[in-house]
Amino acid sequence: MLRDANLRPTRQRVALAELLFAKGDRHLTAEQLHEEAVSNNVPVSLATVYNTLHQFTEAGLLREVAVEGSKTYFDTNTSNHYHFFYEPDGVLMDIPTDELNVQGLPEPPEGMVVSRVDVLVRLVRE
Amino acid sequence: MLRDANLRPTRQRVALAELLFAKGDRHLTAEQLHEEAVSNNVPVSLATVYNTLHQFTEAGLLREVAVEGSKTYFDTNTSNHYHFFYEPDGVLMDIPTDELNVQGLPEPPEGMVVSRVDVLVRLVRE
DNA sequence: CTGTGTGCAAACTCTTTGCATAAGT
DNA sequence: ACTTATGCAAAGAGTTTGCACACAG
Repeated sequence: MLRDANLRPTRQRVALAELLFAKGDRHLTAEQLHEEAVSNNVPVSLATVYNTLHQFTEAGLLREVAVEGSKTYFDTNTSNHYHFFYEPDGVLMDIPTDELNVQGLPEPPEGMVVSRVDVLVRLVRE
Repeated sequence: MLRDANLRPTRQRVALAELLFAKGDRHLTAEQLHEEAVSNNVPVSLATVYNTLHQFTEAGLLREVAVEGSKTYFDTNTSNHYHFFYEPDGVLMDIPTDELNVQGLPEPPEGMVVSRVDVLVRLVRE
């Protein structure tokens, strides 16, 4: 997988890839992944986690999700889909695409094309 | 307007409110509003711009829009509507609601309710 | 061996805070 | 007068960068 993406399979990258992709779809911040790595006895620096997440994103293995200022979430599901965001806990969840649909997308302004449509459904406690 | 929101109409707040609401719908970051104020001979500190933007948001005069890490945009249009985001210039634009519609919103997980649905249409140069 | 990746600490950006001063009512 | 807002500078969070050392091929 890493080789296909032209990324040398170093200890850290292999370990992080395992944490990210072994357990199904995940939505993590750099900080969260770093803590998880450390507590799994994978000594890796936060800087390397950031580097790795960005390299994976460029290689198309991850997708960035903008939720709110500061924290950046990385999503292991790169297919076309949308998200629930539960604000009290800062938890992101996938919404299966086939349930949700955006219709009536207007023409973008002259000279521009749509690169992606993000839908974020914000949730609060009942 | 400020009095209605229980905000003392100080020089700075009045000046910022004028910059924000006098020219139709706007999408600004704190930094942008600060620069605009300074170049309009309204001496105001960046900290006060942040304070004021948050006070206005709490009072329901503004709405925050999450676009990507770090920068927070404030929207003077608080009605239900969605956005175009032109990534190269970092410019936000409104999409009139009646053109765009989200359908098939799934039930939120147990114990949670939808607080808002954000749609962001990302644009790139053709 | 050679080049690329890693770790650390320091730098950076955006945002918030604490406290003395200034301004509104 | 009394209270609340402002300005400044310093602190904070999250992220990035530069450079010496380590490791993969």
